[in-house]
Amino acid sequence: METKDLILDAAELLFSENGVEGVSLRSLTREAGVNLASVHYHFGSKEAVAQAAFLRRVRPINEERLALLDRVERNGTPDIEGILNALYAPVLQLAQSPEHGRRFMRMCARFYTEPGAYLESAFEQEFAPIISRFEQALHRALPGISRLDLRRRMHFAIGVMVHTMLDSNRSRKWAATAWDPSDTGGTLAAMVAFVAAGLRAGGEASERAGSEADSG
Amino acid sequence: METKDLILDAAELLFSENGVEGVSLRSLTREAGVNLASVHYHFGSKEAVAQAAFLRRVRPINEERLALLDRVERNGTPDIEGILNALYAPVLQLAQSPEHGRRFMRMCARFYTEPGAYLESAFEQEFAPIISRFEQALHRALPGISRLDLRRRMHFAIGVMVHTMLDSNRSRKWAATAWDPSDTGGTLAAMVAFVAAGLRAGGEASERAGSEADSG
DNA sequence: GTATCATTAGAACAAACGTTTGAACAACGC
DNA sequence: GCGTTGTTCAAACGTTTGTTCTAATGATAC
Repeated sequence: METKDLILDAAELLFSENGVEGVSLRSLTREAGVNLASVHYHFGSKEAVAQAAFLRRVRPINEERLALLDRVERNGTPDIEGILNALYAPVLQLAQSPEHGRRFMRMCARFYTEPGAYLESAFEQEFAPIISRFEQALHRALPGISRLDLRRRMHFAIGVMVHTMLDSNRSRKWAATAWDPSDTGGTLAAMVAFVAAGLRAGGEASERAGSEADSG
Repeated sequence: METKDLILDAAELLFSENGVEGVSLRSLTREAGVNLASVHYHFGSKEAVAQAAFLRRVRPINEERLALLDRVERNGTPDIEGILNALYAPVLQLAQSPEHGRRFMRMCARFYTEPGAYLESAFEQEFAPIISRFEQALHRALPGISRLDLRRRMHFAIGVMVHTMLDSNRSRKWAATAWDPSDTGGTLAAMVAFVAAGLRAGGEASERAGSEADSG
């Protein structure tokens, strides 16, 4: 049981920085301090390592998301901030643990972003119920927004989350001068406020921007 | 001059789907219908192909962004919708050309997302002036928001854009049932409305969400 | 026609890749 | 003691990778 976790820990570290394709099994096993062949003995393939590393962390997070949503829904229809907090907080709070937290957050976002079909079914299976559950909740909290428009806005809400989770080298350089990335609470609060306002946005601005786009 | 463009066109197609690391020079030259060695003859390396493919499209887009921003700023301080439209419209309108538009949009988002340092300087060079210029404009339009908070919100605004540009396999499956991806005008209008509301969001919701996060 | 030039062709290179193999090792029941 | 089981190890497998090399090709200038 030791080797398996050593591999997954190293996978979390390396995958988050370099993506799955950017990490060789040799560098992975060197980082983990285990033998090269042990990867195939314990997991069967490189893709299976990625799946295992992904599921090990994402399962508890999604369970906590649903639990949080259940809790805020117990007192009637929750406000948007409560729903978004249930969606964002579990993953951002993980980033507070300095050792593995940020690593996993980044890895998860990389998996989401990276091409390759080996995580397709894992994503489908793990996130489909989450998405549908939160869509229901948001639909109740935002009765004035059409189902189609709500999905589009949820797409934006996920974009904000993934981009913040990714915390890529590209944006980190700039972000470092902007805010303290270890200030998880502040980031979470800002995200929730930003997205809540976006979800609530009325329709008239949308029309105006559309006409501007046509003319420019 | 023929071969060079054939390579770049194929690069746009393949990189957008599979990322740079996921494309071999052999599959690239096969797709382009050119000889394998011509890549190194014309570009020198695989990384140089990625750089060239990136710059070929991103330069005109960023120029148009600045031109649009200049235009809306000519009549005094523009509203947020006008600024966001200048930021988003050039890249989303490119997606309207059915042939190469979506390909490039996805490729650009992949470059942003993918690890690897070979595009670091290109990103820095091309986007640093854009970011700083739009930050100025937004700062004038949103005088009540601190510089730090504005940057954080701009980070979210970029997240919405990149995620929409990526249009990944992950989200496409779900998005297909949600809205018509070829409806660029509608997507642009929704993005502008969403992000504008997020940028304008007041401070009191932020405080509330923060306390909720601490308690959960 | 011949020389010069840029470009293309296919073959070859060393290195790195994911994966497999078979021997070695440790711990256990009997 | 022996045999079995789960695990680790070093070495090798065949492929594919980015890159390089050299001959062949085509066009242009003299």
